[in-house]
Amino acid sequence: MRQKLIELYRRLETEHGKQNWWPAESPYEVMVGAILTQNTNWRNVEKAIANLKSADLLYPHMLLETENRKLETLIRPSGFYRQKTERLKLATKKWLELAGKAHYSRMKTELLRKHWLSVKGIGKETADSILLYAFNRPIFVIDEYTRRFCDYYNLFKAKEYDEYRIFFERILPKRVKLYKEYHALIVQWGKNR
DNA sequence: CTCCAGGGGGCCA
DNA sequence: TGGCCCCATGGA
Repeated sequence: MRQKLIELYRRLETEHGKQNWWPAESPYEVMVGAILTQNTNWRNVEKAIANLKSADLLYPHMLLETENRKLETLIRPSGFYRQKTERLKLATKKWLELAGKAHYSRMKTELLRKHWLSVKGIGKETADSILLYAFNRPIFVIDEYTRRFCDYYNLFKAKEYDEYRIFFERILPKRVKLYKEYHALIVQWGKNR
């Protein structure tokens, strides 16, 4: 199975090339993007992020000090703008809480994951995206494309999110760059199908 | 016009 | 747990 997964990876890489996810200038921008992209086309997220950058608000403290109505206007293109304004602020508070902890960068990945999952508005997929792409933790991100991918190539069948995640993490070498590219390639595969 | 995108929470049986 | 609804914009 390991060879099969690696073979599929190489095939996707040959077909689609390097994806270089996540397109962001900072880890915090990754976190913001992870929330804004919930059930939303990435093109719309880019518009929202560009608006936040233009307003010089893509920093934890700056964002927290901004009125909700102003944030809502800026992120409007990404949809669900009222919910997402609330979620951005809650996630940013968690961001600062973690940053304030001594040696938080050495915190075990499972503990870090629990921290993010405790934030209202952050589910498993969003938490794992943040862990992998902002914190560089070896967590394999699962989404609907990944489930279809597993089904299409008869790799694995399950119901729970974590069953899929653990399937990939147990079989693939624990390499962050591999996890990042593989997830991005699966998404690309899903879009082009 | 309909459908869906790099989801998640709340409610109800 | 499983199903359904809501959130909202913009592109195809």
